[in-house]
Amino acid sequence: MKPIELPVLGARHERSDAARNRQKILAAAERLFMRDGVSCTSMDAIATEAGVGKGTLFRRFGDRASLALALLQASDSAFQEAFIRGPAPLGPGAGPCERLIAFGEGLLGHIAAHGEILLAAQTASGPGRRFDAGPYSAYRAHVRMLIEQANARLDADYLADVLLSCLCAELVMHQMRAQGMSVSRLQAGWEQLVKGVLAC
Amino acid sequence: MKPIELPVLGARHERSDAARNRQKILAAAERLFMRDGVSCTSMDAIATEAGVGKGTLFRRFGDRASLALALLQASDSAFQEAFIRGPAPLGPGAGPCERLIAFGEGLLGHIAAHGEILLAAQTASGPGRRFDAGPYSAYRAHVRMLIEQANARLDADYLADVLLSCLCAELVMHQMRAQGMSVSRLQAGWEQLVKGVLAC
DNA sequence: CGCCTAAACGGACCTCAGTCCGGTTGCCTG
DNA sequence: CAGGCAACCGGACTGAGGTCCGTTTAGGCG
Repeated sequence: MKPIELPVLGARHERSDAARNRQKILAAAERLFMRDGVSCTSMDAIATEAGVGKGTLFRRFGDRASLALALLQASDSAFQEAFIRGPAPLGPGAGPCERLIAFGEGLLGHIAAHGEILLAAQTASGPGRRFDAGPYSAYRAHVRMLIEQANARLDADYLADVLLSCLCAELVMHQMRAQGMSVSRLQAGWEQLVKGVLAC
Repeated sequence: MKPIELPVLGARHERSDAARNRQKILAAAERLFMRDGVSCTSMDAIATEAGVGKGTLFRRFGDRASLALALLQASDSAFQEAFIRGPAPLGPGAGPCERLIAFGEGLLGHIAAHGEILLAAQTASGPGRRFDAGPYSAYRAHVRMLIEQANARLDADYLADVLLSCLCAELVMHQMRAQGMSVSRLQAGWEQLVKGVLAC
């Protein structure tokens, strides 16, 4: 994969043709993901559909996972905004235990809504890539903080990764598809899990 | 991937050339994994090292993940034997909570010992493959049983997957390598986690 | 011992993610 | 408007996982 240097906002201007192509690519990807399913859509197909060369596609997005992530950027930013500055119980104002439960319920809903694309985003190329890229570190910091607030004697660093691993797309999709668990059941399970772990 | 029809024991005889080649392949894979690292070893290289055609390799093992799994079969069977019929606290004789703690500690040790290969084994090709193949279902059944024994009011089906997701190779490798957590810290965290969830 | 067939063999081939690099173009400066 | 250059474009190329299918062989049987 390339050294990557995504559209840092400070970087002068994004050239107009580049911006146009980025939009074309995102639109094409969304269209094909809808039409054929995420896992059946190749990067070649997206490039062709967008009327763009393959090199251009990879220049703008680095790899398949990052493209998927870019498609979810809007809804993901909204979610982050909600749990950082939004109303309780997700945002500040509620107790940490309550917030953590709401966080998981929100994330489960997010996965239920955008499962296929999230799967592509989290199915990293190299092992461990999924922990470096995307919104993972923001989620992790948030969960870590809530754990610490709830019970300072816990190993928050450990538990943050552990609790998030119960909310990863691959697992949740498997629980929903293969095991037939409903979103509400997963949410109820998450609530019990959090209460047990935080002892609240 | 092929329809797959692995060495069912009932299948008459395994032809001698097939058995010989299987051994050659396993030996070659182990050698190259040791020498160059798992992630830097291609299937082509293994076939060449084994003095065997690529088709033969894939005929015997289906895919990369299954080959990795086959390499770990011995130590994995030993582990399964230990938690099913071995001495307490891993095997029967101890209480479910204690056994579950011991199970996680054992699995964490297993991962620490064979991390790279387990990573290849669990990094499925298709999404969710890791839940279908390998020892996952045996682990799952065991964990599910212990949860149920410990506290019948819990959603054992949900929690089995959830607890196992904290012991998957990708996560644990990340915690050890990127976050610098020691095995004993992970084991201590696991113990706290289990106690919290099972309320024991 | 020779035949026959199911099973195994092996390498050419396919697809697809990701890279490279020679040619092109937007945009800033004078 | 002209020139220069950094950024961008695109498609040929690489490497790896996985498949196909014509050829070979083990080993049971007469």
